[in-house]
Amino acid sequence: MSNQKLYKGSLQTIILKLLATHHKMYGYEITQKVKELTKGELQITEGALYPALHKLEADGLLDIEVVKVENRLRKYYKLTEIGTKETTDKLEEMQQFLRTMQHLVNPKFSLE
Amino acid sequence: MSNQKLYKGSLQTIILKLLATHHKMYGYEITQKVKELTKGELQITEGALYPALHKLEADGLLDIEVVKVENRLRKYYKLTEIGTKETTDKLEEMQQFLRTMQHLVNPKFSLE
DNA sequence: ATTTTATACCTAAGTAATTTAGGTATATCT
DNA sequence: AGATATACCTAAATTACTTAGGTATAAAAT
Repeated sequence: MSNQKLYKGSLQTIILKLLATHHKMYGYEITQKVKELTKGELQITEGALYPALHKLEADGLLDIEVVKVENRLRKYYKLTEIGTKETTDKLEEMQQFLRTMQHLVNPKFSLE
Repeated sequence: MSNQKLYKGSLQTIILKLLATHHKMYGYEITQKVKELTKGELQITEGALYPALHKLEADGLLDIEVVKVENRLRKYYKLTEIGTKETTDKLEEMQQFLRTMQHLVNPKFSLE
């Protein structure tokens, strides 16, 4: 993962997209799901994830639900109404970013 | 440009790609070329660009050539041999990153 | 004629998303 | 008994950037 720094700035969007697709997830589950979906290419660190989740909750994009499972706590997060709208916006921004970057670095494209 | 922060981490790669395609460019030219190629979507700030160029030069990826044009200085940068190799690597990393992100956020893809 | 815009370089303080490096605790596997 | 997996957390350090300046020449606009 030498390109880990390219993911800087995309963590929020990734979390929101996952919650848009899965309805509710807890932190550890998110780290595992991302690792699985990216075949290990992207490993979200917990030091990044938990503060990000807390910020999204503080900003009113996520709701929390604490559940005790097998004597361990799980904090389930799900999108609020505002969070759902924000997710749409952030995904559109991400798509725009990906298009632009693809255009800039595509080796088939000469850039004159 | 509300998605400006997504570009964090990609500036070096953009510079290297431009220099791979244009042989030699000066700083101001790079800012204008990026603005033009992205139709204003990405505006590289000079506060980011010049330190980045200096770092790439210090790391041996770029060579410099100072030219006086119309009574103004221009510092032309071009890839060194090492820089050319690094560009190949960084472009491959970028492509991998773009594939992974596309896979993660593509609305056609359900992520189960 | 003077102010603004464009060209061309630069630096330094502040910001923010991360990494790194810890910490706590339970359950399971070796 | 010790390591690994599950599950949460925080705080200091890092780092790439933004913001906000600075210098100087040339051209365009008022």
